[in-house]
Amino acid sequence: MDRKGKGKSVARKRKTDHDSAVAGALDLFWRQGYQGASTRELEQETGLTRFTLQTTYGGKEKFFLKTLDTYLDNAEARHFPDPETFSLDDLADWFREIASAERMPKIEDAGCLAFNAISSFDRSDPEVNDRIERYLTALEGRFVAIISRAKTEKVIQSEVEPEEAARLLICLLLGLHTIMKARTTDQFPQSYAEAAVGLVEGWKTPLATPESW
Amino acid sequence: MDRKGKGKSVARKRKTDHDSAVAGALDLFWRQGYQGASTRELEQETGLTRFTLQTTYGGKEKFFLKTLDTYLDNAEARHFPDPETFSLDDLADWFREIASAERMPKIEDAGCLAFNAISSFDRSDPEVNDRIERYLTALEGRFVAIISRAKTEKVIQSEVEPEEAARLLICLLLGLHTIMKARTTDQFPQSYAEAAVGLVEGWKTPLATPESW
DNA sequence: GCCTTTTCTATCCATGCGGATAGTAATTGA
DNA sequence: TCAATTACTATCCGCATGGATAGAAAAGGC
Repeated sequence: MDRKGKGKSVARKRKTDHDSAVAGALDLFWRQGYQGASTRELEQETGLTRFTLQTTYGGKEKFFLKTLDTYLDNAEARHFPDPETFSLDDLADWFREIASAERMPKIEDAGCLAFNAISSFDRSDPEVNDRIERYLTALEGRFVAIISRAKTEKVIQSEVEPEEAARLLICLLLGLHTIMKARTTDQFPQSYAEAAVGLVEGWKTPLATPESW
Repeated sequence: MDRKGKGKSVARKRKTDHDSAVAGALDLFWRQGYQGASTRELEQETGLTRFTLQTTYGGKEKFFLKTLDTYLDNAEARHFPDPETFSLDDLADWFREIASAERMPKIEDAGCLAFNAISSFDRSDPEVNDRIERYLTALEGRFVAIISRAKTEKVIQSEVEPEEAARLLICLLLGLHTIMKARTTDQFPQSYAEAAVGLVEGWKTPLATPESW
C-alpha cells in the first residue's frame, strides 16, 4: 500500500540518508564501475545495509538507477551550464573547472556517473539507455542554447553552427571524463581542459578576443 | 624452458589462433567491459578453452593484457594516423571513418580496447596503466607530428598550437568512442564525428579553405 | 508501556565466477 | 609405431557475489 502519507508509525530511522548514500555510491561506482562495485563494498561506502539496499531500493541495479536519477537531477539543477545566463567565457570557465585540481579527488558532478552508465553497460537495458539519452539530450540542449544566444548577441563568429558546436562540446566533455579516469594523479586533465577552453574562446568574435590561442 | 625453437614435438594444434581469439575478445570486452566478460563467455566468443586461457595466457587478466598489446601493436601499425604523410584533410577523413556506418557494427581499431582499459579498471594496476599511457602517448605524438608538419607547410593557421590541438583531438577521439558506445544503432556517431571533422578543417588556412564552417 | 513499523545484525543460500585437475585426443619427431 | 608434447573435454574447487530470512533493536503512535 501507500506507505507514506498515512503511516501509522514512523519506526526506526535509517542510519544513512539517501543523499549521502548516493554520494558514497557515486564515488565507488566511478572508481570501480557498476560490475566492479560489490554490494558489500556498497555497504561500506554508502553506510547502507544490504538489507536496506534490497528492501527500499530493490537491489543493486535499481539502486544504481536511482542513484543515477538523483545524480542527474542534481547535475541538471546545479552543475549543468545555465542556458539563460552563460556567456562564452562562463562556458570556458565551466570546462576549466571540471578538471580543476580541487575537484579531482572527489568527483561529484558534471556527468561522471552518466559516463559510468555508458561504459558499464551494453545497450541491452532500456532503463539504462533512457538515462543516458536523458543526459545527452539535456546537455546538448544547454550547449545549443548557450551558443545560439551568443550568436544572436553577435559575440560569436557567425560560421559557428550551434548544433554542430554542441556536439563538439559533448565529445570534448566525454573525452575529458575519460582522460580524468585515465590519468588521475597528475596535471594532465587540466591541460586537456585548457584545450577545450581554448576552443570555446576561439569562437568569440575577433573584436571580443584580446588574445586567445 | 624455451618452448619455441627447439621443441621436440609440436603436439596438438590449437583450434583457434591467437589473432582470431583476439578479435573475438576485443568485441566481447568492448560490449561487456572487462569485469562483465566472463571466462565462459570468452570461451564462446574467442574459440579458446578455459584451459588454454589458463595455460598459455595465464588467466583472464593476463589474456586481456596480451589482447591489449596485440591490439595496440596493430592499431599503431595500421590504424593510427600516419605522421609522415597525413594532411589535415586526411586527418579529417580519419575522424570521419571512425564513426562510419560500415565500421559501426564491428569496431576493431581506433582505440576502443584502450578506451575499455580506461573505463574497466581503476589505476591500481601498473600493467594496465602502462598500456593506457602507451596509447595516449603514441596517439598524442601522431597528432602533434601531423599538426606541426601542417604548420611548417603553412597549410594551417599559425595560431594553432600543436600540443594543445593534439590534446583537443585526443579528447575528441575519446569522446567519440564514448558516444559510439552510448548510441550504437543510429546516425548519431556520424554527426558527432562530423563536428570533429569540421574542427580540423577549420584549422586550414583561409586560402586552402573553399568553404568549411 | 505496549504495539506497530521499519531498520538493524547476522546468517544462510544458490549461482556464477576464475581457476585447477585428470583423463583423452591430436600431432609430430624419432 | 611409439614417445613426447600439447590442447581438448569434463569435472571439481573455493570463493565472492546478489539476494533472502529471521530475530533483535530502535522509534514514534496510542
